[in-house]
Amino acid sequence: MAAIRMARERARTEVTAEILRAARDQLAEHGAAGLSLRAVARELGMVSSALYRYFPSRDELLTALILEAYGSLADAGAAAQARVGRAEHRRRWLVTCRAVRRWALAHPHEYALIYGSPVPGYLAPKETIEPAARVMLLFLDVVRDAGAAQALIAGPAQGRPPLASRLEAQLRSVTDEFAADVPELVLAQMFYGFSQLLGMVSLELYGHFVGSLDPTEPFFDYAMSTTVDLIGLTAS
Amino acid sequence: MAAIRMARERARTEVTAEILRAARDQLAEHGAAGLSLRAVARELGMVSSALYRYFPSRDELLTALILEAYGSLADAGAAAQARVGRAEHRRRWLVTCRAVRRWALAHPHEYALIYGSPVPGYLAPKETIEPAARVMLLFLDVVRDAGAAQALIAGPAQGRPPLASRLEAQLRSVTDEFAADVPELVLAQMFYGFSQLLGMVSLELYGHFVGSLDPTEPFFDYAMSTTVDLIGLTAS
DNA sequence: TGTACATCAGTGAACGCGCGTTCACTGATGTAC
DNA sequence: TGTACATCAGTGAACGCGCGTTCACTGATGTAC
Repeated sequence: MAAIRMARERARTEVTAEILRAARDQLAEHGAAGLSLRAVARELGMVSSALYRYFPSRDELLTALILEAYGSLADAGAAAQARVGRAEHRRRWLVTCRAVRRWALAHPHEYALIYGSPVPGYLAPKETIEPAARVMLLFLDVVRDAGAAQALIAGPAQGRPPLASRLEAQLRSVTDEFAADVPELVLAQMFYGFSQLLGMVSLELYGHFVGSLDPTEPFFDYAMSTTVDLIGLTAS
Repeated sequence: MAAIRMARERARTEVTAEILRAARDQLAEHGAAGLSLRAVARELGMVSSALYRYFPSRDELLTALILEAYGSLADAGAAAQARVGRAEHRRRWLVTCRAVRRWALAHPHEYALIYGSPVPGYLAPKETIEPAARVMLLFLDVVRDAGAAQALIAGPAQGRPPLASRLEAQLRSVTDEFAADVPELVLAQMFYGFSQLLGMVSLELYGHFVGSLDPTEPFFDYAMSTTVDLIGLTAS
């Protein structure tokens, strides 16, 4: 009985996976706003109402795609990091940035789904917070390891005035939860670099560098090394 | 005759302006994807087909809104700059950044229209390039003035390896066109800071700082002063 | 100044389209005795 | 092992909706003589 019941469940998870795959294809081709249950059903040779056996609404399907996108990006970043020695902090940060950029260029609509303007009429549920954090943790990991290994030389930002107390409190509550041993200043720099990365990737992706910093690799490399120097990441 | 003809023309430009105003309202409320000719016509008490006397298609209306948005942002930045002495380079950069952020928070959908993910099915025509450049020129102006006044101290980035030759060539072709006297390195830093700014604003606007850097002002201030130090902008 | 004509803004109906979601149904798969 | 019943995936028609765009039209405004 258990084995047979399993068969039905297996069918269910398989169809669910196929729906997600088709939805991902639709998303990749037409973007989030163009993603429709009917189109997904069509691609699968099903009738649109059949999808409601698997997803209670279009929004739930969108949520699933968002979770997938964060996961896919985080996986890409983690895979890139895995190819670099854990002690090579500087290179580790750089390959993570490059992986994010490469992923974004390869999956522009998925990138737009998670870091672009929100889909109209859709409100991201709380479940998306944790997978979103996974991406940021990639970068946090690097600076935490570097900090633990005393591989954060006093970067140029070190000589600057102390952090505003309000900012320091916010940062401390982040470190308390995720990275107890990272100094607040380093965390602030990490957020700074992360913002810079996403800004650069968005501008490139949406065509704002066409005609000036185009192709964008040289500027991207320059910007990343600037960030890495700012944070003060060194090799060992 | 001329005066009477003017009357008709004046009516035309007035209605055109009203359509744009209504479209802007729609955009502000429902976002670009939710902007529909019919809704605009409805708000004006017109019949939807009447709009075709003024805009040949929805895309043309969208283009007009995009041009307006760039203009509105550039105006906000310019107004902010006007309140600061031309020699106060550092403050001038900072108020420009703050103006961009404030404008974005006040006009999220217009910001999304120009710096967010592209509207599906819409391809920005060439006319949008020049007004987009106006925004970037706000920042270029600051560093150009600062450079001309020898107010760019050797920032921390100065000790770094020289720019890649490909990047330098790209930057030179930008300076050739817009700011002959800005060193390439400074221009690169300007692009870096601009990307950082937009990344930060996008992340804040789309909720990625909720629960960590929230409220975002303290981090914003920190990030901006970091950038300003990086570029090496000083007061005089 | 008055009349015939041209221009043009706005109307209203219609086109064909695609969408999300509901609902009563069929028929196969699984379950209990 | 066989039979009566329950579950559940998938169907197909229908709902009400809003969209962009076209088109023949009316009637007011402007123009030429």
